[in-house]
Amino acid sequence: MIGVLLVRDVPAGRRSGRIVEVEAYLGSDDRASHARFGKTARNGVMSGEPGRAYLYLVYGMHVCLNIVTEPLGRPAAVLIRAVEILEGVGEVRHDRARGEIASRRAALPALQRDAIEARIQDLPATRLASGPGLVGAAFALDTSMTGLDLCDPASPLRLEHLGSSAPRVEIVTTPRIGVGYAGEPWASRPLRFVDAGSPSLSRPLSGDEALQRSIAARVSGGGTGSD
DNA sequence: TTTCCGATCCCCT
DNA sequence: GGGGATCGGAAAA
Repeated sequence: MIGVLLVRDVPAGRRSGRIVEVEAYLGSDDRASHARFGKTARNGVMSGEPGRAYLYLVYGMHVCLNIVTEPLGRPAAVLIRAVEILEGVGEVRHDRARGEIASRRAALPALQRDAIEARIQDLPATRLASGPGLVGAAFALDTSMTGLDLCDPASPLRLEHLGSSAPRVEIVTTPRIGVGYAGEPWASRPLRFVDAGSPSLSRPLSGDEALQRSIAARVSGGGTGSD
């Protein structure tokens, strides 16, 4: 899925971005996966048809987008952790600022609203969806979109191929983020996949991970190997 | 630059 | 009743 386009149609227009960071959640044995509880009301879609969307609320405030990946009966999904926005940057900024203002308990003074809008305006476009919760905010996602067929070209939320304009990607793996509670080996397995050259990752690669990138580049025969 | 913390709600045991 | 597939601002170093 790295390098694939995530597309959302809203009344105001189309917004899209390149997927640059994902994590795999393998199945009911995976102690970090929602599937570890067995089939429940929330995670039921995970064991349904592949290609469907699974969205859930984390920490009471952020919406995370997953793509169901395995055949019927095998509960597995891939979490979309970061996206490089390509189309609809202005709309994304608008939604992110609006969402942040709305999330405050009390009505904010105009001065503070202006400060939030200014901060979002100053954010580099590459940082608009650089985390799983930010992807949810940038694409105006909510949990009711669970079940949408992301492979259907008519779906308001879907995947598309970038075609010949797609930049070359160097994929590097790392442990998943924020799953320490799962214990070993699940906390350390290399199930996070990133486009190592992307400026939109939720966190930068460590030194060892960057080394992995240069090895991958050399093996694939591209580049000079010096960067 | 790194660590800590609060916000907030629903899911699961 | 406990805690989480997060985020951004404040405090500490």
